[in-house]
Amino acid sequence: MIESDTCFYMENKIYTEIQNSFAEYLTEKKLRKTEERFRILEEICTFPGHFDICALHRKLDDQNFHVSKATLYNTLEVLIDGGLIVPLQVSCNAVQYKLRKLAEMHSHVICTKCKTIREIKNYFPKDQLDSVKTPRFTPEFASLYIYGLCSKCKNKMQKKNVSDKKNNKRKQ
Amino acid sequence: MIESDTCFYMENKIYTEIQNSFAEYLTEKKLRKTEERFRILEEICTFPGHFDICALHRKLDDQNFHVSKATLYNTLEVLIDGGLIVPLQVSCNAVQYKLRKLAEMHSHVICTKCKTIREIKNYFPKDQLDSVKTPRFTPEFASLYIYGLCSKCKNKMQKKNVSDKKNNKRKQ
DNA sequence: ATGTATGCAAACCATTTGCAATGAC
DNA sequence: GTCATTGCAAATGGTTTGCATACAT
Repeated sequence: MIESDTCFYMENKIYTEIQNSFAEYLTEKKLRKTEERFRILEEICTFPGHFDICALHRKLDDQNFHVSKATLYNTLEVLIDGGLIVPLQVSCNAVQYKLRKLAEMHSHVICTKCKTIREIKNYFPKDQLDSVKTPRFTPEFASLYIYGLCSKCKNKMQKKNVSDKKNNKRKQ
Repeated sequence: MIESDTCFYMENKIYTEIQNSFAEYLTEKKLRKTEERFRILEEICTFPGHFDICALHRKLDDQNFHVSKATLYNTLEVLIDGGLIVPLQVSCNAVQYKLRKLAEMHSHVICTKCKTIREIKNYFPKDQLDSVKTPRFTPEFASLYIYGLCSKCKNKMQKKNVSDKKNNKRKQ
């Protein structure tokens, strides 16, 4: 259901930065630095866009690193609190997550018909955020969601309409 | 979990417009015009912001109009396909929906901690949409999601940090 | 008359919870 | 040694599905 034009993979430097910031957060909050937490974050960094728990679980399994779903949910919660990833519920069955660094870089293009999400460069960067008035609220980042029809669905719909009209004429 | 500053209620004229557009859609797609479908849409129009299935169900029950959850899910699907409502991108337990007319008018301010959604005037109106390049995609409307911390959560967090530091000093 | 829409109950599946075992500090 | 973290299995709850009945066309 998900595709990504912007084949952006984390550079090593950025990845180390993310890892460090997670370690800092864990120290600050007096949480334990377990192997699971870091392996999970590492795996997350290899996703070019968003992912759901199942995909992440599979990917870790493929690397022969087995964690329980419960641990995954726990860890994602910690990563969200630490500001390293963001949840974004698109109306598929499972919640989608995404590295916050990536989320800050992207806008989202969503086909209302087939629910495919595509990521494009962010059309609402941080400096624009300063001009937004949000009383009693401290904004951290913004993301733009653009709804519409992908070319496939649009084509299907047009064909359907044409054949509908033909059928109508035949019936008359 | 939900609050709304902009106490916007649908004017009658707009409401009739919405109803008509739904009727048109049903005709076009050869779907049946049932009482349930129109009562559900009517009730949806009274929400000043977003809602979830449960709230909608309760509201209809209060009006002594009883529909099954299955019918609600079916109807919402039809309303989405017809472009009358949109599902929102928030990760709460239940999917949030919203009249598309309202979604077009609003930006969304979401606290990443307590998941409260607040609605503010749209900072990404339609004319800006023209400047966005979305290849193989026909955009219809856009909505801006601003993530951050609400004042309550921020206060809580600061208090926690302060007490953490105090504890650290005591221990030393 | 026909076949779509509804209601109900069961099924499904993502997420949460409780608890014993493990391991970071 | 202590207590947070993990893993497992059971519970929860939102959503979907299957099927008999109702009703829009």
